[in-house]
Amino acid sequence: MKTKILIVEDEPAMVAGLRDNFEYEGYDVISAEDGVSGLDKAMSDNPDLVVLDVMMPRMSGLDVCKQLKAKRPSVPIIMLTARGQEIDKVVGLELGADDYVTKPFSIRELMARVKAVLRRASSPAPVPEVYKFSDVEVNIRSNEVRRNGDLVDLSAKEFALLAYFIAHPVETLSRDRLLDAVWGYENYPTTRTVDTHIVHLRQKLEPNPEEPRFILTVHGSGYKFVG
Amino acid sequence: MKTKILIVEDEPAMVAGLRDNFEYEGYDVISAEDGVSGLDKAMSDNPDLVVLDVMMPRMSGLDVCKQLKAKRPSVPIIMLTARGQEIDKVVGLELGADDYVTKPFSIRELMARVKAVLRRASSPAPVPEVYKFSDVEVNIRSNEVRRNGDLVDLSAKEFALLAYFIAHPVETLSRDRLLDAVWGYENYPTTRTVDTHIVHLRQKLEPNPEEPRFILTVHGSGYKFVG
DNA sequence: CACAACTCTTAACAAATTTTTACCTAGCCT
DNA sequence: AGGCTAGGTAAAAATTTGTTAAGAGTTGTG
Repeated sequence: MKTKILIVEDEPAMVAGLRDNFEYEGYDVISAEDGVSGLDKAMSDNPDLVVLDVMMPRMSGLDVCKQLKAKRPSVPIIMLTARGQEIDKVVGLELGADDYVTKPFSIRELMARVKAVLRRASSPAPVPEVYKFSDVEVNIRSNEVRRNGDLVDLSAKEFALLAYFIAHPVETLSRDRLLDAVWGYENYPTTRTVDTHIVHLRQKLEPNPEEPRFILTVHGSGYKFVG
Repeated sequence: MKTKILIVEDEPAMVAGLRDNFEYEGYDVISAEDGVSGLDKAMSDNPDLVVLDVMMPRMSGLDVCKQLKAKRPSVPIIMLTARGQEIDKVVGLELGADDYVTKPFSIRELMARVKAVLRRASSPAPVPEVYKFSDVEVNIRSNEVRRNGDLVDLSAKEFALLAYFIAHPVETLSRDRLLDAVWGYENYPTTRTVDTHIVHLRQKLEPNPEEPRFILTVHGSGYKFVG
């Protein structure tokens, strides 16, 4: 699932530049040209993060920020401000913006801040730190998997796949859904790729890979994890 | 017993804002308007945590932090700094602050950090003054690293990187996260820059740099320190 | 002010590892 | 039995990391 960024900015050239860069980094981008429609889109299109210019027609970015935070407190906001603008007071506490960048800024800096804010926003791990089944122990934080205490070497994709299974136990997960969740939309390999990774996981984690007890096949539908 | 927060900050509006938010979250709040009285109250009123502005009349927050840590090492401190202020990105290492937030900040971020620090403080996992692994001895305060007693010459970035690893053992740290923490946002180099520094650290600290035992790579994810 | 020493960053190429595809076999379902 | 679907393996393709070196920028010194 791609991360969706809303850019609220009245200068078309700036929007275009930002759009290019964000899309290049693999984000979905939507945009609005003034405060009012920006607020609308923020409410209706559920962006994962909003980049908000302070100076805009119709409604100032500051007001947009305030109103948006009141209605959708969990959506992170990064403000674009001109140098010397009264950032200090307004941006921080009262408005609830998560970060800001002063114009002119480097794309890299903005990108870094976006990534950091997103990381912070999503950091509280929904799954318990350490998950156990059978003789296997999965530590999400350290990317470690142990079997009888011995480290098992999983690749990044294998680990991500396993983590997704753990987060969605019992449910039957289609290959397409796994591709969406673990691989993302950008590079969409064959559904058979999923199978290969399943095989690897079984070989590394199942007591008897030929007769899986944890990662089960649901013929014609997909796979299912039972921990 | 409510958790007691001491806010040391000279700007009344900021104090008021913080007070509201902390009280709303169920904390007891006391405050001081300058460094000297802040230090006094920290000593006399036994707060569970101190939020400390760097820029203040009479005594800088940095000095307050240093003195307070010398006298009450166990009281957690979170610093409020302005952007660009010369704060060692690695969480006020020299001063012993537990975390810091750059102004302007979102109240959510500060609150998250307060909670995190309190959680850490209650569970015994302090980073000791001198950290040892293998034949290596790292002195956080004096920025010194010794190997078998011999001084190892680390550059500033190398040391900061190492310190961050030590502060986050076992956890897998992505290159982006390391860049945020050690480099900061303003000048954001390539992720490959991280790799180069890792190489240097390994060459200087690992018994056998080709087969790292302490700074491990997690292919596809980042690096991980196991001390 | 020039020079040397040093640090940080980037680039380039090689090496290692992972990911994907391809293909063949075995199993499931009607 | 026949047509799909999944398991298993290997090899190709792609990505990621290690390593080295060179250039830019800094600092310290004569």
